[in-house]
Amino acid sequence: MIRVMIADDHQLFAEGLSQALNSLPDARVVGVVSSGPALREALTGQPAEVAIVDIEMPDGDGIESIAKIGTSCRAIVVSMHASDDQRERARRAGAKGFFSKAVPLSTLAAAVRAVADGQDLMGLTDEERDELLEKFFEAELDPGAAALTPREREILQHLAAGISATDELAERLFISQKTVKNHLASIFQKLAVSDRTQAAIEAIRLGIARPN
Amino acid sequence: MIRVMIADDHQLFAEGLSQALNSLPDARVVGVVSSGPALREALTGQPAEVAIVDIEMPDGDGIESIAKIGTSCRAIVVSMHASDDQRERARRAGAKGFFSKAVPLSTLAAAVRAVADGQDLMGLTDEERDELLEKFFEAELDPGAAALTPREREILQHLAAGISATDELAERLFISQKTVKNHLASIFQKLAVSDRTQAAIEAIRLGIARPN
DNA sequence: TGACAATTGGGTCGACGGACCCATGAGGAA
DNA sequence: TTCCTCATGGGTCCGTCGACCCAATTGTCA
Repeated sequence: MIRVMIADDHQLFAEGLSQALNSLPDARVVGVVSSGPALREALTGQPAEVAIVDIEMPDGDGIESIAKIGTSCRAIVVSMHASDDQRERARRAGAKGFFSKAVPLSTLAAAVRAVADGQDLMGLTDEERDELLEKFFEAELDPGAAALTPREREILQHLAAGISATDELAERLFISQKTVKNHLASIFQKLAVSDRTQAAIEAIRLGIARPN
Repeated sequence: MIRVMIADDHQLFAEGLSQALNSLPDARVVGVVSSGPALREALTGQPAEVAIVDIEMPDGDGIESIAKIGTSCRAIVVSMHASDDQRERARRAGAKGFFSKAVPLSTLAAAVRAVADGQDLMGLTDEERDELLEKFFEAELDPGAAALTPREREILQHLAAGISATDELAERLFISQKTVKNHLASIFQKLAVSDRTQAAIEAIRLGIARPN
């Protein structure tokens, strides 16, 4: 699990990004602050592997604080109006990544994973960076979840969508009720749960299925 | 359920906001687009009660498109650098709300509910607006969910946390297994579900409980 | 006071869920 | 070819779950 701290004075952005990152199965936002100094303070009380920092903040902008948080937490800088000048300043401050807020969430998620893995995205061209990020687009699932077969995932998705009865599951999947029970038994073992309720919750938590 | 369309060229912001609004029990983001023209086009194929529009977009900014989407969908304008000039332009275009991206999510959520309810937030002072929004801070829950008793909510929270067996629930709540089953039966009826798996999913969807 | 909701608990009963055993055919890997 | 996984399915069995009936206590509100 990658612990992420967000520093951005635009609360709407910060809270939205927090929700989005929390929906990833392998990341958890442990703090949201709205200034550089607050970021440093928050990191003393709550360790995090990655900090996502807005470069444009009042009250001492993000860049200064990045240089001060040291090596315990790696920083990814995001900017509304990304410029070469900003990128250079972020690089000198020790940031490991630099992104415009116009990038898709999946790119930032991949960057978070890459940076948490120890990669430095700053010295790369855009092409090199995107190539490197490709390896990080998929979340590393729990050992149990990773072992799920496609059919088992499918059943979990139906389960998390509210199709909980054996006969209904069998109907939608065009298989016998017995096969549904066999798949479920296998799922229970792999996810280390004991019934469909817990399996559905785990599926949602792991990002295999969405509640809606 | 309030259907919301988001128009913002900053994908990171749009996707984050989408996630955040979807986590509300009474709103559903039905589309995310990145330009004014795309917003108009999306609304023809997918109706929505509220559109959240960034005023600063390339390719014809948000204001122009607001005037053209008509009365079927009410617009709330959000801006990175909110100015009086922008506010005035938004008002003239027919927007029902205007917010800086620095406001907390709860404020925007309240604004979405207020605007969906037919309120116009543009002609108000900040004080009048905040007073009006207070009435909309809490989501209007489904009729069934609203009728849940505190004890029933408590059971749902345990259920969504993975405590699914009757004996375990009874143990944690210090009541007999029979009482647990009675409460569950009542919950099933109120939420219109037929077993604990569906109840747990509904609880998560309605925001009564969190999966973690 | 009287009515109602919430919480607690009882009993019964049929149906369903989950644990255990098993087999077969398809497909990929060594 | 042999081995393994995946998906399919069978059967049995016990425990649990959910539906139905019910009652006592407490507290609130008209």
